[in-house]
Amino acid sequence: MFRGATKVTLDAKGRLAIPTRYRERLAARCDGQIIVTVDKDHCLLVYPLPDWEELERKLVRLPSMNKAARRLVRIMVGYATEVEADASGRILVSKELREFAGLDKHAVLIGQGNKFELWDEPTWNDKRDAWLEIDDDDGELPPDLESIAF
Amino acid sequence: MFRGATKVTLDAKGRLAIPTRYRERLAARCDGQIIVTVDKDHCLLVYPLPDWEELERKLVRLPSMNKAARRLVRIMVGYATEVEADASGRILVSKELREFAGLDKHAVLIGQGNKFELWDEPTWNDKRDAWLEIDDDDGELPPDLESIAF
DNA sequence: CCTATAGTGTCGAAAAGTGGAAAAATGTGG
DNA sequence: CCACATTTTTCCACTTTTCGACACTATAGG
Repeated sequence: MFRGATKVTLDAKGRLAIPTRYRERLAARCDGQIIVTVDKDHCLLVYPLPDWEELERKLVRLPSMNKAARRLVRIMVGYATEVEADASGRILVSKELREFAGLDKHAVLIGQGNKFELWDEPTWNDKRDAWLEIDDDDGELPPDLESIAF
Repeated sequence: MFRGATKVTLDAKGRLAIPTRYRERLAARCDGQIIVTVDKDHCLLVYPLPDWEELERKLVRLPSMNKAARRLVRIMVGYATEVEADASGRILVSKELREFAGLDKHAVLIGQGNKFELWDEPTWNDKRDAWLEIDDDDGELPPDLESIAF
């Protein structure tokens, strides 16, 4: 399980140093083989290769007649880029992916279980504050969520 | 599995350099023999020859009394063009195909499993953003999709 | 305060992309 | 049917980018 938020910087070439505390786990899980793709919310998703492949298998099995499913697969597989960590533990985030997520220098890497989310830092701060403002009592929460005690 | 998005440029003659990371896989699969055809969404589809032939066999077996099937076959087979990569890994996209997809200089090559999609870059950006804007909570999601955890 | 380790940037070699020129092929008109 | 013009294709050379290695800086821990 990957957890926690880390501020990271992208250098001029778009290279991102994976925080040290994740490296050993990542190496054990995927030997530095990583997939970076995009998310609907305009951030990037960083998967160990085996976890991505499992997700990809599910995605391509979705009914191809369904438009929502087709759109999702087209974009997620379409942007999924295989990268490998270099000798000093950095991965190269391609220009296409950086543009999609509006990444320049300052970014935030958010642990999310089997993957990471990578956000442009100002964008993340704004979205996070907006989400915290929303009063969920007005909306419809799934019953499973209501029953959880924090 | 072909994945990932790459910006590519077409030169004045309509030649397209296949990104290097795909070349080896492509050479192994089809020895540089490639079929380019058109898609309903006004992009081009790039298939390794064996994969195209498999699809073509399925297409021509479709019931010829069915109008939708006839239309599809007529267009897809009608535009299917065999091309071969030159010494520096470039394929020539014919004027007819470029016109169909509105391609000029800047294009995007999107990996989609056994094939690629080739889009005019501004068109791709617009369509992609439009697809992402759609809030799928309103629509009809297949049950399979709802159960997938990203 | 010093040392070790993570993080960041720079440099050079190699490869990939791009454009142009020459050669071949095709088409057209006399 | 031949000569010329135009298009197409192949080949080569130059430019740009990318990748890998290394070195320096900053930071944290002892």
